[in-house]
Amino acid sequence: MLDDRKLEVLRAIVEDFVSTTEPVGSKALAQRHGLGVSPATVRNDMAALEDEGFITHPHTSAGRIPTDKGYRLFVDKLSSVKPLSPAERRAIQSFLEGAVDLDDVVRRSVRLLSQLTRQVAVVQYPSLSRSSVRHLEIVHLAPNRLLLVLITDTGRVEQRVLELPATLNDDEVASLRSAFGSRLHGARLVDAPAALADLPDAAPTAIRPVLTSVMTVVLETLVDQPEERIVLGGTAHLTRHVMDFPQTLRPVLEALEEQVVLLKLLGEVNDPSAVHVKIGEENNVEGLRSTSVVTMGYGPDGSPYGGLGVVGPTRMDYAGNMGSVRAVARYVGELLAGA
Amino acid sequence: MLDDRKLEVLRAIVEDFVSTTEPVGSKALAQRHGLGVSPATVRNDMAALEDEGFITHPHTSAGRIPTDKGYRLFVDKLSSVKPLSPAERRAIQSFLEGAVDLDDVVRRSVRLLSQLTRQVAVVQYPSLSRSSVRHLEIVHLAPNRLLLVLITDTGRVEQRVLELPATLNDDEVASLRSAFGSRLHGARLVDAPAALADLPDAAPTAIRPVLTSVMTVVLETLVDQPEERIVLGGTAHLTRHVMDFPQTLRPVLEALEEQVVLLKLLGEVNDPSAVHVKIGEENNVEGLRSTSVVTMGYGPDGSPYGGLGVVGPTRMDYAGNMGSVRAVARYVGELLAGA
DNA sequence: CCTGGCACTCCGGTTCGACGAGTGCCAAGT
DNA sequence: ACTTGGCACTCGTCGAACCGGAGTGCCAGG
Repeated sequence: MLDDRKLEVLRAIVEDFVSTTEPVGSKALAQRHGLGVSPATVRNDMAALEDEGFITHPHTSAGRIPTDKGYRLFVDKLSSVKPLSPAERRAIQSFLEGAVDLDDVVRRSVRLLSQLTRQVAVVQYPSLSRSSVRHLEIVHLAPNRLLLVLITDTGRVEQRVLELPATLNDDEVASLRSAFGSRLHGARLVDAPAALADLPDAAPTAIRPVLTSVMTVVLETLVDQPEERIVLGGTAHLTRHVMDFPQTLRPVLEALEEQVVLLKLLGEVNDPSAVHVKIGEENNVEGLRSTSVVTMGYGPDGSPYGGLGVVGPTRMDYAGNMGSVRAVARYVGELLAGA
Repeated sequence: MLDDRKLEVLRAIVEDFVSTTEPVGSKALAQRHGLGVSPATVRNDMAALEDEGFITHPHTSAGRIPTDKGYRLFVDKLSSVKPLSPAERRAIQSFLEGAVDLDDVVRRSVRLLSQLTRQVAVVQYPSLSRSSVRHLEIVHLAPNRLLLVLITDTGRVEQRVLELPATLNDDEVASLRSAFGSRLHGARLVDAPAALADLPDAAPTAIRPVLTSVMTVVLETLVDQPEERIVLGGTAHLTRHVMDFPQTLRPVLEALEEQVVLLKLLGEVNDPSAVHVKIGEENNVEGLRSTSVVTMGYGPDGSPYGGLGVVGPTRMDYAGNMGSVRAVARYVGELLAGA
């Protein structure tokens, strides 16, 4: 079906279309890329590619443009992730190393990604559920009020205020603190339920009821409904494509404002071992059907901290964007592992 | 110069143009609004208004559109803030009261404002410098590492990790905690330097050096460079005006991504006693010269917690947007005061 | 000071035709 | 069997010409 030359033609079409935004015709294609065949031959190949659904016609007498399926083949078979130049790597590294805390790391990553790729960038904070406890502090705000402060190994700090069913004195809070602290220190949050399982039995009967209630709240807020946070940047880049699809800009912006949508985007595939690409209709997120999403997890293989990536038109520089996403994800992963 | 009828004509022009987006001519105007005069008379008035710079011509044979100066006059003299309907007030109230914590209040406010006005909404977190201390906790993370947790009266929680020049034991940290706690509890952050002034002298000489260093850091991070946070929402609404000014959309989005710009916007006038409007060129923020900004402070008169508002095209429904901004600002202010 | 009349301007939409890029197909060549 | 040049055909784009209409400015008369 698809011999080497046809694939070569597809690659040429994708590359030309991505860089010029204009449907590419047989003639221009045959001479610009040294295919060594005549336009007529190229046309035949194009007809075949179109039969297979890899390219299409805007209208009868215009050039060809790739379909989602065409882009898919392109990223899978015809292109390789483009490594960044040493200069770019250095720039990334020095820019990220200037960060003073986790918030800063995330902010800088977003900015970096959006500038590097000239697309909208998305960065997820290290997921709570996959982090482990560096420190858990219980502060006695008022007789019946506790403040819980959790610091994770990735530097994320979360706090919750708990209203208690009964009042406690400072000693009781101190014993709560040490009970929780000793059991959770160093533990991964997903393991928290197990780590705390023996707690009610081990505690003095006096504070047992309040302890279990605190425990319930702790587990609920930190494990069952961990708050995911996502930061977005570079939305201004979308305006570059406003000419292409004025009617789709709005739904895209709307989708990008929904935390849930973004989470879904990054959550589906945040495997740090490879960069993932969702093309056009492959996105099962309403509103992003006309875009492509390049994502990657960051952090240790097997248990990533979180995900990051970029969102742009299906007509994007896949090789370059994949390279940028991969590079940033790796640096962020290393940075947080070392923190 | 400007008799009542001319002002009436200006009002009619603004109202028509805002609702139709199209330059408004003398004929349509004379009959649609019951002015009781002929189109020719209206034309004379228009010529006068144009001489004064309140309206202008896109080109010779089109209707008139208001200038920034025209909108300014309209806002100042010709319109009054439109109060919300009882139903809207109830909706706002119940929506905001569902919030569980400060983050939630802010998120809901943004969403509310952008839906109410169909514009981009901006909400500033309660400014640290104007808040007072509900609780300050010092946690001993490691021998030479402290975690500072500040909870303000508005429910904002901020934390910083401090690296110490020397190591401390738990007792010393406890004395730090009580020294800071007793002096700062209930104090406004701006008064913190005064409240802490006597601290070095009162402390035991042993920990005096480390105490002053902690104090310096505390004051620096909480008072000198308080971190302001701002949340943005409803950017999708900008796309409605993409037809009007495709070339200005990009700078607007870029400006809105800059925290500094937004702060400037909200910081300039966040007086909770009245709603403020900046029209077009009045904005000394590059990139927002083609927009209007409606803002108001929230919180007690004289010492507002922060500011909020909306950003939209100069051609906006000023009366309605001012009403919405005012209503939301008041509810948020009350809500946080009661918290 | 208002009003109707009138000439003038100029935008916006439409029509028309030429142009050109691009295609599909076919017959001939290798 | 594949490639190639040729050729007719399609169709969108661009520019010119054109027209209608909305709107203006001005003036002379009430």
